[in-house]
Amino acid sequence: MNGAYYERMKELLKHTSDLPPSLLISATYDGDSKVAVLKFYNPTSKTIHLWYDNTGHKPYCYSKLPKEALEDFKNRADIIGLEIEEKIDLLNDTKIKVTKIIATDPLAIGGSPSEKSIRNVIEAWEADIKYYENFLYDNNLLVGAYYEIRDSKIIPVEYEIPKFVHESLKKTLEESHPDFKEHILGWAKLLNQPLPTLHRVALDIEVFTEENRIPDATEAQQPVVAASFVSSDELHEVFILKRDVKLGENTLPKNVRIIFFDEEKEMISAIFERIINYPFLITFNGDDFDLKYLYHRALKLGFKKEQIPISLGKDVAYVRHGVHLDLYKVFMNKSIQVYAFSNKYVDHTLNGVSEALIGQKKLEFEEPLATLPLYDLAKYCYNDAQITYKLTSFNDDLLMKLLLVIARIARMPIDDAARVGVSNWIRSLFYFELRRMNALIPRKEELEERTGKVSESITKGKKYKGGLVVVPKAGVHFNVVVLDFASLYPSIIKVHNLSFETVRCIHEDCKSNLVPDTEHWVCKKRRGLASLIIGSLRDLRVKYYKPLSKNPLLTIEDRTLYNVVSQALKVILNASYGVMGAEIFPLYYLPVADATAAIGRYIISKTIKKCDELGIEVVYGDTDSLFLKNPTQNQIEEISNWADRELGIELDLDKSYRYVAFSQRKKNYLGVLPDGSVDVKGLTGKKSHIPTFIKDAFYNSVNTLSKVKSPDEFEKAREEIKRDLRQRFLALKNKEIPLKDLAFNVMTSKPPDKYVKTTPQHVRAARLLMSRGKEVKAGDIISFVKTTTPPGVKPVELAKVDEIDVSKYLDYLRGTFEQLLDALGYEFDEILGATKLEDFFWSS
DNA sequence: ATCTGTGGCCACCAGC
DNA sequence: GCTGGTGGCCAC
Repeated sequence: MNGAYYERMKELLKHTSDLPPSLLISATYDGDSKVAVLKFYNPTSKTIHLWYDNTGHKPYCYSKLPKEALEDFKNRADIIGLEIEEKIDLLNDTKIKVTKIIATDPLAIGGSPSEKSIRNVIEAWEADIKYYENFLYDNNLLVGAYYEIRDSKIIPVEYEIPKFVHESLKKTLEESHPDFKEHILGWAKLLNQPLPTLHRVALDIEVFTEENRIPDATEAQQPVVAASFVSSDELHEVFILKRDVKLGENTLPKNVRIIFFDEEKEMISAIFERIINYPFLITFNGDDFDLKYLYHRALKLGFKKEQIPISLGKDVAYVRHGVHLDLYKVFMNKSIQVYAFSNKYVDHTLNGVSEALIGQKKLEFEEPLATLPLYDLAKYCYNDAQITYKLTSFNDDLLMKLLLVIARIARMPIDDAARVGVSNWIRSLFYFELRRMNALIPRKEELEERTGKVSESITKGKKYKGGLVVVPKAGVHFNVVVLDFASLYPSIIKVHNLSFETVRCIHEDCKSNLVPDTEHWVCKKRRGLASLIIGSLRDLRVKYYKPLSKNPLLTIEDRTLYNVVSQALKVILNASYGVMGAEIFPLYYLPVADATAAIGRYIISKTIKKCDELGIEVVYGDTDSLFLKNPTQNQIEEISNWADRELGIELDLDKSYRYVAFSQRKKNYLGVLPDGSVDVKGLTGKKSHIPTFIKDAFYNSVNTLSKVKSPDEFEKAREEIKRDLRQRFLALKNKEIPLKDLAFNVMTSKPPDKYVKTTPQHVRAARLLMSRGKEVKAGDIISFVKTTTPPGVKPVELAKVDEIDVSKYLDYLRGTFEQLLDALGYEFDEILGATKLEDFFWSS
């Protein structure tokens, strides 16, 4: 067994060189042997080629280093040389000489006492950049090319791009400002590369536990009792350790192979052998549990480190021969959750995510895992691996493709991209460009020094003023057209040249170029880097990828690629403004965020004014959108052309509503589209923490309202709503509603003991659960009902039907419906046909 | 344990 | 009972 393993590893470790970056999939640094490993994926052979960068030294770059610190460095054994290099200093608009330190240890700066005085650490491989450059500029436009590795040689594979796709890119380039052309072209060449299918296996293990407690992965005291594999080449396998429990009955599908093991050690060897057969390993929480456990358990059983294909980092588990992707971290990522999966899941557990995305749940058994019959355990374990795999494969491998594209845009290894948040993607992208242009990376203090006064926020506790929200004109409006500015903030950053080095720049004569409503000015002499990057990505998304993703002339595969690229760009563009105002972002610079929002407010106010002049009624608007009442086609065109011409930003038709109902509340409305579908925005009835009982009642009324086509049909709708509400009331009063439909589901944003200022209801319920021995972590969703017995709330599993506080639910229902009915001019109590709610409640 | 931003609504808490 | 503050969820 071990012989085969070593042979395989040796094969995998074969040196390859001169590989193009489109195949570069990951890079890791092995702390033990002090070598960097670049990993290249070959889609043809479905293997990963490892390229050991053991040249022995890495360059690092510091500047403005205090003399003493430099001396300190010189005396260190791992410093083998110093060179002087010229770099661009963007903030001061000059070039400066910096000292480049060449060290034998790539991590030489770690832990050094002078670390704080280091201005600029080039921690990424400069080689990386060269590869990308070659790739970017050696391609021609009409014929795309991607690379494959055959017999350790790189073979370019050419393929034809449809003429209209090429034309579309040409047009995008022509329409764009000259500053952006080179970047747009470069991005298109990178992002049009086909996406390889990632050959992968999903793994899930089960560990023996006395009670259903989560075993400690570092201690690894209990045996691994099961492991399952599901892969992209149809491997369906379960390993089971024979134990003294019932066998049970095999109800697994026929294609699932079950293998029994007598010895745990033997089983773990077999697990490792499976793992190294695949370039990509997929787990759900493998960083924190499965791989960590396997590693420590293997050591405990007497494996040598070299026999374990896993290496552990801080909060990360790597597989030596390939790439490990932990889906838990991917789905935890807020950007992915919101923009890629439009908030379809809220619960971050495997069960929560899979139920929402692929409609498959974890299996439930009455018995604890320890005594579960072996075949049932196999079934349980297999199901988890299957779900994990499906999360990567559903929708034509959407998730894998998305990660690949994000990795390409962020200039990051795919596994890193899968583990970090959007601010790190953008950091990596910015640093890459800075290095490529041989510029210094600005220091945090330098940016802070320059910040100056920013505008005051509306909300207490925020750092600067944000978007403008128009007070809606209350009531029902028929034929409402919604216009919105396409990618408003990225467009502003592009058009107004906003960047950390251009806002409040050092040139005297730029100080007259003021941003409205602020004290900031913008550089007139140079194009800012942020403006350049964000601007070119914006142009590509708006003019090229978004239209292509909908083009019926393209094949499904091509459209999928363009759609994924468009989605990924959306994520990055949306966040690129936000990170400028986020302290954790290394290029954090409030004036950019402040100026962006200020110009946004200026633009929307100007447009509203223009609408007034043109006699168009604006009934509502929020940040980048305007709701116009019954405008003519001509008026729409006129205002849109005006915006394009005067503001330099496209104002597009977003949608039109048959009618929109506004209460007097901002960010709260209901709009019915021509096809009868309904947009509900901000109303309490749609919020995720509301009990099903209230949500059902609410959506039923919404549905009724969606059938209304003209003003005189509202009367009928009203009667219907009235009838339905009365029925639901009776059911509530008679305690016919199941407890779980009455449960509020609220998330704890921090551990329960961290709530000190107040004790919210869900925390109160959580503490009741904890006193019963249940563990509650940050991010858990607490289900509780409102009761008449103190303290007024109870976790749903501890409550009884007759404890329910009916009047509290009534209040909530009233609150929810008031928002809806306000807009229509109904009274909630009037709907019930009683002068007062309580009258109705007690009399029927 | 994790991290793009502000504006806004709602229910509830805690102190007066 | 009133009121400012807190926390959660949503719009953009």
